[in-house]
Amino acid sequence: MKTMAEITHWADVVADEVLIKGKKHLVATGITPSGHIHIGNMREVVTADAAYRAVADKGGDSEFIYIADTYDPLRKVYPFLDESYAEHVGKPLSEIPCPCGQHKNYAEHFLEPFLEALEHLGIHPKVYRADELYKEGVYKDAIKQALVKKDEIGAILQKVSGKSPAEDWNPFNPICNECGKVNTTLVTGFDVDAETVDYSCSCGSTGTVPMIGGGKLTWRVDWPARWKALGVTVEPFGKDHASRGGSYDTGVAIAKEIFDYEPPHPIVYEWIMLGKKGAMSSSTGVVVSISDMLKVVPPEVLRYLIIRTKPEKHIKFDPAQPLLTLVDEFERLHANEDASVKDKRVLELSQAAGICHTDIPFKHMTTIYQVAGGDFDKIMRIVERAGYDTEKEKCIRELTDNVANWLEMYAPPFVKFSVQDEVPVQTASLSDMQNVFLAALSDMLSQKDEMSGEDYHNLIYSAKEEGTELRKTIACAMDVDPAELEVNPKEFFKAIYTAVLGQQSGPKAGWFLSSLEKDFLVQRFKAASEYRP
RNA sequence: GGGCUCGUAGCUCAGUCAGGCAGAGCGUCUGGCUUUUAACCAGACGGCCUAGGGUUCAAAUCCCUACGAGCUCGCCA
Repeated sequence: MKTMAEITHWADVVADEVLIKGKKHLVATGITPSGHIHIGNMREVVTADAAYRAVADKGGDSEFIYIADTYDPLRKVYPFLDESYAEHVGKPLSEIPCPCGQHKNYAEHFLEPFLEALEHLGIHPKVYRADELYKEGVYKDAIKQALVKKDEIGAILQKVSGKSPAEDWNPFNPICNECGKVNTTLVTGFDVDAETVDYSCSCGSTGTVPMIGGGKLTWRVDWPARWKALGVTVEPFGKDHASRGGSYDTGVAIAKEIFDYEPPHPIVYEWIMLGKKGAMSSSTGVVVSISDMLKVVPPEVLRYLIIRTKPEKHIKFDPAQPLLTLVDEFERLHANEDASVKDKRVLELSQAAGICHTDIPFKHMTTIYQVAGGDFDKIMRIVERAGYDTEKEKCIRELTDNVANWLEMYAPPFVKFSVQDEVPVQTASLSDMQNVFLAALSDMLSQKDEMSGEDYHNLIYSAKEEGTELRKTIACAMDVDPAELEVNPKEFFKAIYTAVLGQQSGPKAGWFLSSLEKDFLVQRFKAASEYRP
């Protein structure tokens, strides 16, 4: 049996396989920005990024590109669109107005937040837009070949996919000069020398368009044409393209037989499944966008989730408690010098240039955030007092945002609390001993300098030890011989939580108290000990 | 119906390509940390590797069949 140390990470397996064929590699991914970019696409880019880096790490000449299919037509008026978009159905996404008016066009509206998310994830591919590629003539030769070899391509589609193309099928879809739609036209002729295509459109018009920027290849032909035009050698894609007779199969045949190009190495990946809880119930049809996911998960943890799992396996993602477990696991691994070779590799691939990393654990931040009531200046002060690195304020802010969103959207009740502005009414139920303890604690704190979490911890427990100041004070107030005093620290903790939070339990006490202002504690404990409803 | 992928501890999953003692993390339980919070440490519990057959000295691993889960198959990401 092999030990863990001998197991190779999947990205390195891909790199090994691919490097046998040659040293120079172009890893490509793509997606149509027709709506909010979905979670599955993130797996695609992270998978591609891992492959790209693995090839580079093994000495290959590696490049990474991302193609936005901005020239695809709008399929329908999606639920999130205004009715007025009905007139744009069928037009290329790059030629449709932006839904919010802030972007250059429809495609950019959805592309921009996605590219921003890529930055957060430390993924930096060279970005292409399909409409620009077509308009620049990158596809020109492929378009000519496809038009000339139309029947051959049709035969391949028939043979590989088992479906025969329609009578009037054509690999090229002209954009109608009149109505601007790309999926309503039929090719009626073409001129290779003039580089033009004639068409008729269902809107009633006929016309001629240039091969450059006048239309696009149909998807099954577009894909292999792109491989050749850009030199793609590695490409991850979802299961939807991987089935027999699917677009990868036809793409392979078309690449070889029509474009004389060796198809890219495929990396087929599975979808990310959502946990069953909360607002993310898939039965309600709620789709999780990448930006939604990045709202709650630190980017490196998200990478970790994807990279540690082989592409062909489902990923189950649950943003409630399991997210905390995932983050913990990542942070633990991060701190573990003795992690296995494979784990170290996973970790290495989970980190990336440009990714923000702070040494503040997610769990701690959930407490800090709540202690500070969400005030960022206060958070920074607490972070500094706790001895964390405060240099990377931007990273801390990102983590703060993640935690804030997580607390609001997914956190289980037991991690939530809030420091009460007034003495909580629950304080009325405290025992005499608890009140005495709080009063004594208040006095002692008022005489001390700033204390560390451990100092607080020790101080509270000192009530149990013979001869300590706290014990004497309590015994005196209770009118008992200090030697006879029986104390249960647990009751003291309850008193503290009740006085500050109005509940019986809370975060690790010593550390928690050190996060709060000492003067506030002095006053609060004093007031709580004297509180009468 | 055709195809692809998956099925291993209560949970999440390694291990399957290349057959060689059944693994990790989390959770649970027990104990410890002169002091139980949700921190830390140690230990324990926990498995017919979905089922059945085959190949083999040897199968979670390879082959066949069944069952279960997911995805995909109207030229459309």
